[in-house]
Amino acid sequence: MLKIGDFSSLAQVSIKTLRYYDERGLLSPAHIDSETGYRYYSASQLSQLHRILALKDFGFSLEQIATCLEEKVTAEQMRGMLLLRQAEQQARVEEEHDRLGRLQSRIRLIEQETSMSQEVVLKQLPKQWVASVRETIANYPAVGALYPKVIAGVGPGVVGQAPCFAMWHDPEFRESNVDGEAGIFVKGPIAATGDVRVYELPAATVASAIHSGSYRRLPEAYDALLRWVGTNGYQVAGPIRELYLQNSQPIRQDDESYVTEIQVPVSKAS
Amino acid sequence: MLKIGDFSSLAQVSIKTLRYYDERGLLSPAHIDSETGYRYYSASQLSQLHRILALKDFGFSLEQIATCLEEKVTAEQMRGMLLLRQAEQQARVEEEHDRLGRLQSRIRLIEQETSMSQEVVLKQLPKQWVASVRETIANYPAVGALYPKVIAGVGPGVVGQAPCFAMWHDPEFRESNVDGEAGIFVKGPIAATGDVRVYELPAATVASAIHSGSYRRLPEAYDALLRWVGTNGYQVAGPIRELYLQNSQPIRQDDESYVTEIQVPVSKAS
DNA sequence: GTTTGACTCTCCCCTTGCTGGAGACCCTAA
DNA sequence: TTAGGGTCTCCAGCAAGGGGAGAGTCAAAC
Repeated sequence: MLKIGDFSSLAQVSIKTLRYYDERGLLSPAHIDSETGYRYYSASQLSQLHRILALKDFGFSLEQIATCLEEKVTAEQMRGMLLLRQAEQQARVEEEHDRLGRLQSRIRLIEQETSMSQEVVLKQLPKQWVASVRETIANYPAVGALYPKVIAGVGPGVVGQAPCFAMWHDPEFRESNVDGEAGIFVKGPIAATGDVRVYELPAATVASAIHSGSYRRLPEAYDALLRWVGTNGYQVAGPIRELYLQNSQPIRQDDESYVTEIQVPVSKAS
Repeated sequence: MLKIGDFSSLAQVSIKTLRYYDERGLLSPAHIDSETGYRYYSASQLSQLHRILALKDFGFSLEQIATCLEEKVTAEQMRGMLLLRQAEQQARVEEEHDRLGRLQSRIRLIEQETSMSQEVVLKQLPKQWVASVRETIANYPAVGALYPKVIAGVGPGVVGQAPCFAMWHDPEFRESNVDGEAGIFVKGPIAATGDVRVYELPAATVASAIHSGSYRRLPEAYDALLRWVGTNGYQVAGPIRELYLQNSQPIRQDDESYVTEIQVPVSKAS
């Protein structure tokens, strides 16, 4: 019989950890002195501890290990758990690998002195009801003229505080004849008149960047954002959206207090 | 000015998280109503939040992010932090990849129905003082005859409870003329007579397996352990050790109550 | 003007896998 | 017999928030 300190140094596992495993029911000492509470382990318990350490190394939680150790688990069930864990671990390796890729591409950016101040972030957007008008317009800034139509179509009561947005349906940049959609977010399916469509925008994964300041510098933000999408293994998967988070009436092109979010729906490039 | 709920849904960051970032000093609201305690954010703070999210995605802790966000951090310092993080992340990717490899090799084992019941575990052993005798002996079991010499050399007082061990210095299996070392662990540099050497065994990384039962089945454990070392990208890096964790005098070859630990010093195969 | 329902506030506990410390026993060797 | 280490239980804490209670606020509807 080994005292906890001996067992600990044999196994290279801390005393605290052994007590914790005892408490969690993973490895109870072979004997506990009922007078003093001292824990006594037998040498043969080292193999049980080894099994615990091996499963821990595979990435199982202690709770999962506890179920693995129960007598009634068959080899077939064990195989199932290992296969499941393998799938999770594969996903994890990929995730950490991608994280490294993003980090490296960011480092390359900083080395090129391309001091883009805005960071790109992936977001999961939930589905959301919108009311919008879609038209072919003269150029991008002309989208501003569509908002009065939207407001007229839904009535003045529903505007709310939610930001308004634009979506660009052309697959690439256009000097003129832009296929644009202007809309506002609404709480649910409401009635609308005129050219206003009310529908549910599906959930999407977007790469997002915040642009602060004049619209004249928006192209730089687009450039950085689309470059990010490409270098990190994504592809554009839908019309690009702009959210006008802060602006004032009337719209001016060079107001430095404006805040605009650009969202590019993306999917993993195969 | 946006209330926390609006800011939260704009950024797709939970209210709890925003409050936590406020508490940690990462992102304080642009205004806090001193009457009600309500937090009010400005749209332009979204870009600050984006920076935080991007750094978090790179794997920085919130504390590191807080230092990154301080005004006085230069681009050069930022580059240094990113490079450091990159190195850590590379190590992490490798670690998770290796973990996946161990998991997969374990799954292959189970599919082959090679029901080796003992698990293999990597341990970091600290350096340790030993007293031992090294001789060429007739065969492996004959190592038992060396222990009386060791005990005679150090005197009966120092034996203690620590297990005794053997080391095999031959690079491969031998039928006869085995270069074996038998010893005990001691607490420090003690005096010894005869052929007994007292020295400090250096720290080492070992792959370890626990064998329960008769010594006759030790070869199976060796087989599994050495196979593990090979398939997981390690190489043997020193004499193999056996620790006799539980046995009785006189030594018998087929006592099923014996517990033996086999330790193979390893290093990463390049 | 009031009410109602949605928001927001602070405070506390919970998560995982332990680590560290305090105060009190316990064991063994000199 | 005593000193020193070893061991016990209990409490606190880490990271990065999540869940919920109980109280206070806000805004739109009546």
